[in-house]
Amino acid sequence: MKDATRQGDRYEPESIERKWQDRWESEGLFHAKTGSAKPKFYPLVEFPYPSGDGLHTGHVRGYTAMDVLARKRRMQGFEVMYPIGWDAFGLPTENYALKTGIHPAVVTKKNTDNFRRQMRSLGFSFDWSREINTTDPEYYRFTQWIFLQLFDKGLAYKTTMDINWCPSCKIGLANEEAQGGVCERCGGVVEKREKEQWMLAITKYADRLDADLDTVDYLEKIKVAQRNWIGRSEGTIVKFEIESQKEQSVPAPEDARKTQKSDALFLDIFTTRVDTIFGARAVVLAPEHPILAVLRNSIRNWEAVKEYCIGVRRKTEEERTDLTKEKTGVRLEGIEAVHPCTKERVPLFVAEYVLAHYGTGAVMSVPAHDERDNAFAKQHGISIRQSIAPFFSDSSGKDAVRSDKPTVRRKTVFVFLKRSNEDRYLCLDWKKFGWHSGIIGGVEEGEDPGEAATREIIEETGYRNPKFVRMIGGEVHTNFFAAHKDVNRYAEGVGMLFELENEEWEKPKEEHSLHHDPIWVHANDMDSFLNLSNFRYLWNILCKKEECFTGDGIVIHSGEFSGLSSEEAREKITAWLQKRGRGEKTVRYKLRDWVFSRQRYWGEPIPLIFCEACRANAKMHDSETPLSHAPGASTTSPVDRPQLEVSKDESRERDWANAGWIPVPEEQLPVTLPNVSSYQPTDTGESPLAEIESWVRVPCPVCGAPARRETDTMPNWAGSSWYFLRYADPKNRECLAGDAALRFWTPVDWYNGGMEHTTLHLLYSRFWHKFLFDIGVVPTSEPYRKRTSHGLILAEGGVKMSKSKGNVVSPDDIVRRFGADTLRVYEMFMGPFERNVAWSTESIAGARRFLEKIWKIARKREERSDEMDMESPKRGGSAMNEEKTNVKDGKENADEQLLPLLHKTIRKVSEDIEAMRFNTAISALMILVNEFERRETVSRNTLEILLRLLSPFAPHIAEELWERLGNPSSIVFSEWPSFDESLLQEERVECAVQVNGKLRARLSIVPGLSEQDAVEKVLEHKDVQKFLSGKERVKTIFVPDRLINFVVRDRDEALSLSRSNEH
RNA sequence: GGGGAUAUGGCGGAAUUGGUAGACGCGCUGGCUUCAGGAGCCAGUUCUCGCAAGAGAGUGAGAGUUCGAGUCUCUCUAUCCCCACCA
Repeated sequence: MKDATRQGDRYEPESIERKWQDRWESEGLFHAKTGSAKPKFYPLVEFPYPSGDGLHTGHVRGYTAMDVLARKRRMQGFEVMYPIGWDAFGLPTENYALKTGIHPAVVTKKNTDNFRRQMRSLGFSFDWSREINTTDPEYYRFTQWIFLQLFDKGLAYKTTMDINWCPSCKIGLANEEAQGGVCERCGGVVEKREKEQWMLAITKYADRLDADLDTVDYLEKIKVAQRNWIGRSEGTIVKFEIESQKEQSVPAPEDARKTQKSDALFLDIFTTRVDTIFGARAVVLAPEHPILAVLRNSIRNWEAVKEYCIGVRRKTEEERTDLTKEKTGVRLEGIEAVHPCTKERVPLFVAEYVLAHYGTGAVMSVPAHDERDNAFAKQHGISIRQSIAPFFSDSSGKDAVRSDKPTVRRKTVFVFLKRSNEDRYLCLDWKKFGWHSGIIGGVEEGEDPGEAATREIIEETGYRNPKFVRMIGGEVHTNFFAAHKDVNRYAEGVGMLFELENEEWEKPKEEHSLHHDPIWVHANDMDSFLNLSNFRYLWNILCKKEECFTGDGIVIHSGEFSGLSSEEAREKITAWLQKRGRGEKTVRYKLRDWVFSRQRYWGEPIPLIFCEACRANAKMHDSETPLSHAPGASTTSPVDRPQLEVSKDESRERDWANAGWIPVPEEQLPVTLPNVSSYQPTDTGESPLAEIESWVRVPCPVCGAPARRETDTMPNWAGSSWYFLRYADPKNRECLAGDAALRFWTPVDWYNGGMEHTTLHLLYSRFWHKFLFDIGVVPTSEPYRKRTSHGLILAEGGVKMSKSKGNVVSPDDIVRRFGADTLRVYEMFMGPFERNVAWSTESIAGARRFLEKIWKIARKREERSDEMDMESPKRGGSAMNEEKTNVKDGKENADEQLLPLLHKTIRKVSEDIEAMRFNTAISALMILVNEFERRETVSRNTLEILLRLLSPFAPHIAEELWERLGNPSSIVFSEWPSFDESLLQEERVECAVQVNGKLRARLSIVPGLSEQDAVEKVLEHKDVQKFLSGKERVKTIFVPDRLINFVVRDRDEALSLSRSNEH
């Protein structure tokens, strides 16, 4: 012990860590071999943006986690490629260049050097021979190449559009980057600005991006986020005929949409709830809807409508989406819409709450079943008609509908009876059935619901003078098995509120009060008292005064469709409409096309040239682009790849829009960034590249006429959409990666990154990958087999780390003070991997102490090694052989009592790493180490097992001690320990003893003890006896090796119970 | 408003999926060692009552199911994240 503190024997991470980092690198231990005979494992972390701030603790968390997996897989015999690179294009570097005039490439070099140094100091097992950089022309030539493929297939197109324009960044933003009308980069308010932009048609892939989520292993919440972003919804397009109020129908101008009736004008609306169509009381258009212009002559109040629309368009996005304000709108006078089912005339409105860009920009307004429509209807005097009844049916339990019994339909009233002077309601406690309800009654022949309710109240409860107050919501349906009548009851009910005029009361006849007791329940207790879902629903309506049921239910008041479920009705009504040419099933997505242009310098130039002459001849060469073969395509056969669906109309339209845009010939790629003197964006909003005439002016590759380069560059997302492919073959100059390398390494087996990238980056890279699959460049249709995400590391106190708050923790500092292994262990131990955790420098000490303990245990053993070596029977064998010694042999010299714990630890650590429960894996190692510490000695074999389990987390110290034990080869390729099921069993286990579920004693028993023996043993126990005396044992619950529970009751109680049972 | 989480000691967090709540770590308390210091060693540490043995309470709140609930069901509340008039 004293020796352990001797100079030179102390745990000094600094020197150990540097030693092993150098050795791993000089031996090239982590270089992955393409085509290896071993099974491959490709773990991936998001490559960082090399900012000037250096690596932060969040990077360390993700990189360590995947490093743990990579290292474990190597020990398990996999060929592992754990690559890293730099996503180095981006605004911060450009802004820095703007300020200082230093070329972004120079800044990038400086930053990546720093990042690389930091990563090395943490001992990540990256394959540095595969390092990539998105700003390297040898890399981005292929980014450009992929863009040209997209262009060639009609998936890149230029369009004039309102873009989100950030006046301070002077940059166009994708919708995704301008959420909430605020610039994602600088936080400034985003303006609308018309601009020509390159777009990528990601929406063409929306269906596959959604559907293929079923084929990958992503965390459920990531799938949900992706699905929400894509926003698929199945719905129906319904055609409403527009009619002038005077004439039969509005004569349609030539360009208006037409269907069967050649002279009628139809308006398409989109709905996901066609089952509510009989409740449609109006049709509402977005202010931008093009049909308004068509109808202007028929609209009597056109001036007012026009004014409204202009007013709306002037508003900012924020003002329009402010939910709290009232729902404005204007009625279109002089015209009406014809309900396609009922042929009723319903009013038309224009209102800003209808969004132009979603669905068809027009909706049917169903005030009874949609909250926005409901609010709108109330403000504009639209009537409300219920067409869906909430439906309640028990599917399990004793009230569940029974298919072997007949069903009786009945009109029913559900009544709440309020006391006049008190906030209490009369409820029924149905003793035998366990129901807690209000008053239920059937409506007899010839009765109206009010009469029925009054009669029921008097008969069932005895109160003589109930007074009707109001109805509660609309019709409510309930289906249940009524045991007391032995039939299924289908109740078509209405909710009603009554109040007592006075307390006059007469005892009801026994036949009426037999099944239930009346109770006055206070309003505050109603929620917990009522246990029938239909009454709970009605009570909620009564309290919150909701009028609008937006869920699925049973269709009512809907002609031939009445009685169907919402789901059935959606199908049947759509079919009905379709048959009559008045509607069709359709799928809509929220996802919109990707704005791909940036007016900046520090990005990949878009490799296109605009030729005026060629534009003039556009039709001559629209199908002959210079790209005839795909350099990345090689031998991959295009079998099974879905054809891109670009309709003829669309492609012609797009060709025209793209006319004159000539791709840079492939052999001229990459189009490199020229040197500029100023990185300032131009005032016209064009990229700084536009100022360099010598770069911009080029001859047209097709006709040789003077032409100009595209000066827009690509967004950040471009280079990161395919980088994982490049790792497979990073030096390839012919194509983005060779076919053999891609076939060996892809798809990525496990991709971990931040939650913030689970929508945009993940979606964009899946899109590109699917496209590359379609054109035969990559062998799989999904890039990542598995995706996980880690939580953020917050600053101490749980707030975000930020430079401005001065609470940023630098990994460099921590490594210097505690060592890389300590930082790695701490970050893995600090909390559940997927959750946000607050940093705590104070707590790091625990991780360091843990490693110190291991160090001391190993040093102590080393001092005694002579003795130990004597014990060892085979000294002659080489260390290599000894390393292979399996665990059972270790039993000879290992402390036998340690084996169950040792093997439990092996199992737990192995399983926890796979499930990313790194915190509990480390806790298991701590428990094992604490146990080692308590012992005089630990055998070499046992210690080696610990070191191997530890090595993924703390590779340097594990490697050092491993070497000191005499192992000549690295622990990196030692075998991952396996556990022996038979050794898991402890000699004695503790069994809990409970009396009526309360813990009364703990008993050490032999595992596998029978119930009888256990009970016998327990009954001898004094602590237990005193809780059993004077009681009768009713029941004994026995869970082998875990617990024994005596259920007892007082003798007296038992007596009285048995007496009462006699009656 | 919609979707997704989360809620356990002074703190970070465990809990074999319905079976001994608080593992492991931090912090704290007492002691030891040391010239000294501590990131060393030993012991203790959910709360209340009690000198103690012990007893009672206890996983955001309230109800329920169960022999038994942190875990299952219902109703709330709070916090966080994402989306947001998506028909």
